[in-house]
Amino acid sequence: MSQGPELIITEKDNAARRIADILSGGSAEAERTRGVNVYTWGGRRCIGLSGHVVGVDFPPEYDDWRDVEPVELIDAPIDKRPTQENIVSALRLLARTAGRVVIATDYDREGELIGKEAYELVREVDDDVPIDRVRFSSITEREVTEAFATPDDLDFDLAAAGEARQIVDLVWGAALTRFLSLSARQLGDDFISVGRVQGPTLKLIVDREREIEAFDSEDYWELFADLAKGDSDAGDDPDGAFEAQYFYHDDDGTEAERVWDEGAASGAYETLETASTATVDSVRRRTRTDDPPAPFNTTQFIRAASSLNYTAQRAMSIAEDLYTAGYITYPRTDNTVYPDDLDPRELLDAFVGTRQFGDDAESLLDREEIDPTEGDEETTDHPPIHPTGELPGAADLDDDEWEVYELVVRRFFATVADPATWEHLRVVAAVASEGEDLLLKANGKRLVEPGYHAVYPYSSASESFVPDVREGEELTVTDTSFEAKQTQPPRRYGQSRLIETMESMGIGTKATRHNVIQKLYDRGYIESDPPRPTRLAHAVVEAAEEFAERVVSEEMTAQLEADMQAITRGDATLEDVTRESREMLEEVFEGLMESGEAVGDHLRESLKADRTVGACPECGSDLVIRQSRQGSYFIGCDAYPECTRTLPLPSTGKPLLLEETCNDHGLTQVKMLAGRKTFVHGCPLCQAEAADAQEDRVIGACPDCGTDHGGELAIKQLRSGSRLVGCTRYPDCDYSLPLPRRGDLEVTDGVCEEHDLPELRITYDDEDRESWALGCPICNYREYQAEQAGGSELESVSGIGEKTAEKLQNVGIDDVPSLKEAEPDAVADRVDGVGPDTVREWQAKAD
DNA sequence: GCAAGGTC
Repeated sequence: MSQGPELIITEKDNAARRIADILSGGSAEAERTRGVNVYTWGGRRCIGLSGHVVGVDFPPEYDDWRDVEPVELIDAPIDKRPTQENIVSALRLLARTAGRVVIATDYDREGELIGKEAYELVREVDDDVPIDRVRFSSITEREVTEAFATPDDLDFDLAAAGEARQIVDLVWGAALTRFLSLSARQLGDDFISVGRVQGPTLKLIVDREREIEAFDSEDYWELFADLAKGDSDAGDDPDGAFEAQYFYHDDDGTEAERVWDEGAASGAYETLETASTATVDSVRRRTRTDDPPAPFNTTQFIRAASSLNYTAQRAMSIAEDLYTAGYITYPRTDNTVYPDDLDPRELLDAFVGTRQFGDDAESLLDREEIDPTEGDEETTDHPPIHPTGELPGAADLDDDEWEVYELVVRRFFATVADPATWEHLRVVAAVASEGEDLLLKANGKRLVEPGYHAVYPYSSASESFVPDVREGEELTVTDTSFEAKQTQPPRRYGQSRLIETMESMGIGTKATRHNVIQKLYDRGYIESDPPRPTRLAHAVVEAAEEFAERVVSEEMTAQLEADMQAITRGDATLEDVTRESREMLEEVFEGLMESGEAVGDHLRESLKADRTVGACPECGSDLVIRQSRQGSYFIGCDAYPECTRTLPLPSTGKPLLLEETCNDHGLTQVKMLAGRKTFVHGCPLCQAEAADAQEDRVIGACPDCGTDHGGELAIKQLRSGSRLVGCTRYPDCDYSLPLPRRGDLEVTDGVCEEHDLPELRITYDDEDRESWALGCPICNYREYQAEQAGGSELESVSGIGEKTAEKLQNVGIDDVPSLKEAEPDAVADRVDGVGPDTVREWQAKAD
């Protein structure tokens, strides 16, 4: 019987720290073993893994894609290998001296598997140390103490269910991915992948695009009238004016607003236009309650953050940081029911007295009863996302982090707030006509009790005004309008809508869905935001639909889920499930191998179509986007070397082909993706022709070589679309200054005394945009560089992000010295959302 | 270098 210390293993470091803290009563100390935190106290040690620390893969002899037929992967052996060497070796080291081991990974299927992986690593070094499993729904004193008092055994069936998933996913994913990549001869970084989750996700996007492409729009008309109360001059009482819409009852008696026949529409409009009054036909008032939202799970959090313009990736990355810093709970959760041990009053109390949340917290605490909302999903691994009650100082977070933190806090507030009450008012008025009366309707709504809207400003609480009227009342028609419209195709999925749909289809998990979307971007399957599928994506989905329908269908996940449950219950084994799945894949390959060539051709054609800009003006072949050996992009003729026609592209960014084409040349418009510097380059041939037509405008002597070689500075328009002031002796002299890409450049009479160059001015064709003085190009460039440095200087103070730096600059604080000299109260008065304490914190940090 | 699932 071993006497060594007890070793507790958790899924992540954060959980290890908190559990050690609870079990040790705060006395645990962190030590480092092989670079991994180990929390130690009394006779116990606690180590956190990093999720899976071992992974499944084929043996190395299967690594070369060309040497192995993809079909051989179906029955290839599968190994488990450490993927996190340092954690694995720390675990082995600690296990050698342990007298007892307790697995305390997350309470879900994947957690059970991670626990079993730890179990096997321990068993490698000690085959008889007792190993227990503890399960708890949240890391709180009560739950954790109770779980450790009543230890259980690992559930090997549950873990096997997870292993079956690993094997099925690897075999299908790897075999099909290699097959498609080989058939299209795409073996580098641009391989062509498919899998159980990315497949159906991609099909979702492609199917929507097919609907859009097949959509035929229809014409229809809508009629509106402005109505006003009162017998007096209606125009004197704008408060009483409201808009009403014409409607009718169609054949089956349902209400309709769209008029599909132009003749009928203009007939009705003639009557409406000539009418001076309408009589109130009916008034209906209803009171509706608007319940506060459920607590945040990952998907709903991403959705709310996306309405604040965060991408799914960005929102999760910020949430991760807030979690690691201790301000919010674990951000990857399906749970929408707060655990019993969350005391809303206690959590609200934590916000009392704070500048941003104090008043709202107090007003929520003021009520007799606090009853949090609940969603439909209740799980055992993590609570819904909520603030921990540990508050960040204003300087601890940058602007984006603060905005997301506030969202999480206010969502918690909303879930414990009261419902809102709306009053809906529907008015129907009739305009007399020779035939049947014309009907007009207006729907008003008024927020009577703001309820949760008072603390949660993210969901719409906009009102629409319709005045109090009574039946039979005469209203004045003050204006009418007749609008020709067209039915619109369905909209593309946005990222958060895609994630919601994946969730409802049961594909992916809370921790992976946003990564799957990123993967589709990385593979060249989707572009832009909202994502639009490439031709390659269409081809991959088409190939899968024909030969491997399962891998683009949600059915595969549903079946796997059922199989995993059978394994968990003990009704099936891992071997049963994986054997059956392999057999199915064998069948898929029978069809696929016969048509491999055709599939490959189609994929290659689509890849080319994604890069094709249009017809070569020289020879009529395709102009395609290519990459030079240095990595820069250009457009070249596909008939190269017979045709050597090329067109340059801007040096910044990655080209994206837009849907619009150039009216003059029929070439596709190009957009350059470069993060915040993204811009539309337009038609590459127009750009090149414009540059050829524009002569260089000499403005003075070159400061580098003017004296020695007589070089001159000229304004140049490059064929790649950029504009600069550069030396006429280029390439012998490469002196150059950047100029803005947009606007017309005017050389003024003003002269810079320092550099003896004319001052420049930028004007725009667009009348709404004001022209501005760029000045001497050398001075301008110098200022630009100083500005870059200045901006980043304020941002070097922790807690000041780009937006805050901008606000501070607006009140004259443009560098660190001026920030330090500033009077905190004065700054707080003038800068929105900043308090004097915050300014003092910045000043302290700036020292 | 393939998947999907953990975590960072």
